[in-house]
Amino acid sequence: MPAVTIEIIKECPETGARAGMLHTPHGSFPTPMFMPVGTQATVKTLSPEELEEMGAGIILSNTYHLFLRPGHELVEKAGGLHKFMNWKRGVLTDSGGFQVFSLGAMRKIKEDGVEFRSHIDGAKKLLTPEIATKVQEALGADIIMAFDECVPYPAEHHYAKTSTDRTTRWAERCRDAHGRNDQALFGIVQGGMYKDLRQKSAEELVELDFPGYAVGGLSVGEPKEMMYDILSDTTRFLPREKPRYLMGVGTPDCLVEGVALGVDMFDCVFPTRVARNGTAMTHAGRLVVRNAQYAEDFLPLEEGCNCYACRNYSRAYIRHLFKAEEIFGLRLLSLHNLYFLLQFMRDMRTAIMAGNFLDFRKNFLAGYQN
RNA sequence: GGAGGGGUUCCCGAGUGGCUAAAGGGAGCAGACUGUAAAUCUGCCGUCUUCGACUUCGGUGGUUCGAAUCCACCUCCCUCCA
Repeated sequence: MPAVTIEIIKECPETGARAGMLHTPHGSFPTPMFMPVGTQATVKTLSPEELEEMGAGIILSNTYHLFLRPGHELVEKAGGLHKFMNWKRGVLTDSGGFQVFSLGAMRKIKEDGVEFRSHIDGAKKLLTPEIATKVQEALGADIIMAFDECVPYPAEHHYAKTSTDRTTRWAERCRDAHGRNDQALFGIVQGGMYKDLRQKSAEELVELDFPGYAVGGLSVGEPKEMMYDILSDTTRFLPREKPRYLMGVGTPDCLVEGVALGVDMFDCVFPTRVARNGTAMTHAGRLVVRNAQYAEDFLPLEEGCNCYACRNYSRAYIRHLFKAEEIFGLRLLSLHNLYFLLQFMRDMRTAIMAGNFLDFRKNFLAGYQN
């Protein structure tokens, strides 16, 4: 029995949406689930208590960042990530694969692994599938990710194929290096925007028999329709009884489509980043609360929202905090945006359970801008 | 009363004859943000509908082909001496 399993409770008859329970060594949580991102062992501006209270069942952290600082040995010495950061629910660590993509010129990809230039001090660092796996074992997350390369967009078929084949070989090396049986190692499907590569990647990873599968390399600048198209041509090759995780998504419209295409887990920096930059997420779309039009608007960020920020503070006040560069503003918007997404996932789950997900999706998209 | 210094576009502040609608900062306004090198980044920021035109550097007048920049007077502010 793997350390992490999913129990599918109800499936949407019209779409691929599914409602379930995901079980980890640090508790179970309902799916579909949105995972707040806490790259450096903290979800920026928020406390673990606040995250737990808003219903986050699992959060994401990052191998690359913690490897550089404070170092995985230290986290291990502290008793693992959960203890180190005082978070009692699930943790998933990304492998550093995304940094292969996002650090651009500061890295060199070879068959063995990736040489990085530390973004902190410029020091040369090496991450291989084996190192990434061992670091993640030391960090001690419930779910750890295979070390991959996130194929950029656009990419030539040849590049995408070479990269994806290597990612698959790396996945096998991660699997072989992984020894802890109280954590689950997920494989990551790549393939760029090429369906043949997506299918090949998925099938080869399924062959390697991971306890869960992620879809990576999406939401990297391609049009949304393309993302949905590729996603649907990826999830259909993944086993029904295992958890599916769409990496780096996202915005409410993408989440609803992701769920419709059978995804159980998502993560994204969007809600927290955008919050720190003055934007609230609502059912109607983005609300840039720092804009002048809200100077004298004493309504909550979104009427009917039950989050701490909306229960107690107005748009005018939060705008004031942003203009005055008071950190409480960052917190209130982060709180709201994560609450909003978590609640949004709960609403989707309720709809799936009730058998009216299709209507839910239609109604939501009708009222949502951009 | 005497001596000196100074008034620049919302604010601070460069600028001492043409390359200046005027550096730089701040404020203001808007946009971006999808496995976080992000409390970040980008753009706008005298007026008009654009190429472009027009108005602006305390006020008035003058010198000059040309003035925020030079001269005269006026006005206001600051410092020091009585």
